Amino acid sequence: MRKPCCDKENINKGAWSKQEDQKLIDYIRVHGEGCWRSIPKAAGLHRCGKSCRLRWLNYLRPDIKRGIFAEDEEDLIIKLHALLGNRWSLIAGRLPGRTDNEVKNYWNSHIRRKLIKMGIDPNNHKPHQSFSRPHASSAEAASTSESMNNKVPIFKSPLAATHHRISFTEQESAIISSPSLNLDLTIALPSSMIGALEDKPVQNSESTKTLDMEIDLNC
DNA sequence: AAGAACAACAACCGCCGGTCG
DNA sequence: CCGACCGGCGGTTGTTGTTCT
Repeated sequence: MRKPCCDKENINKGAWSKQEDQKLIDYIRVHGEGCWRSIPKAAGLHRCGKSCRLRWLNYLRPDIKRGIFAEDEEDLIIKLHALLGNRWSLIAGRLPGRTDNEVKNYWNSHIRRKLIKMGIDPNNHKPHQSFSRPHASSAEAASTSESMNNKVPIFKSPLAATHHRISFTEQESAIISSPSLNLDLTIALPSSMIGALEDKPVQNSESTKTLDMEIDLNC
């Protein structure tokens, strides 16, 4: 049985006050982003460490860009979402100064609605009048971003986010190769590791008609 | 003017993977 | 090797502000 991440009894919840923000900012300015679990106590905050982390990363960090999304940012989010699915942190990584939470909220409150109005399914970026891939079953075509998500490996750790060969369907490749979209998604890796990885190529059994592409997620 | 409905955003929750003892 | 801890992520909920009736 896992211990709760913090003592719920002595924890403040809800919106952060100015004083709390200031305490957190002051502490991190002096000590840096250290162990989030210990920060609340050290900073004199009655908050969960996770809450501190979220507050800092999403709102207090000095390099955060607030305000409305530019048209090109919105465009990029749509294209990245078509490519990556709900990988908000990856998408946010391509938008300087934007956080995953902000991108996620913007998607859910603005873009999603907009696409629906345009008659596009926000989950798979296809027109609502479903059309199936020539080689895909109707059930597969009807599936949502889940099927798309399953094709793209998640790179949660630096080691995992190394050199991967990722396969895309022709349709996804068409999105990527669109002239208006330059994702520059190549993953760099020390040459010493490439050999090791190539011994264990990532298997893709999903589709027989896929194109291998190298993706670079370095910003 | 008041209440309802909707939209936008902030924050929480639970799960997962990586790391360390 | 295993279990606990920790950070990170995505889904979801709660709150506040705005628009509509």
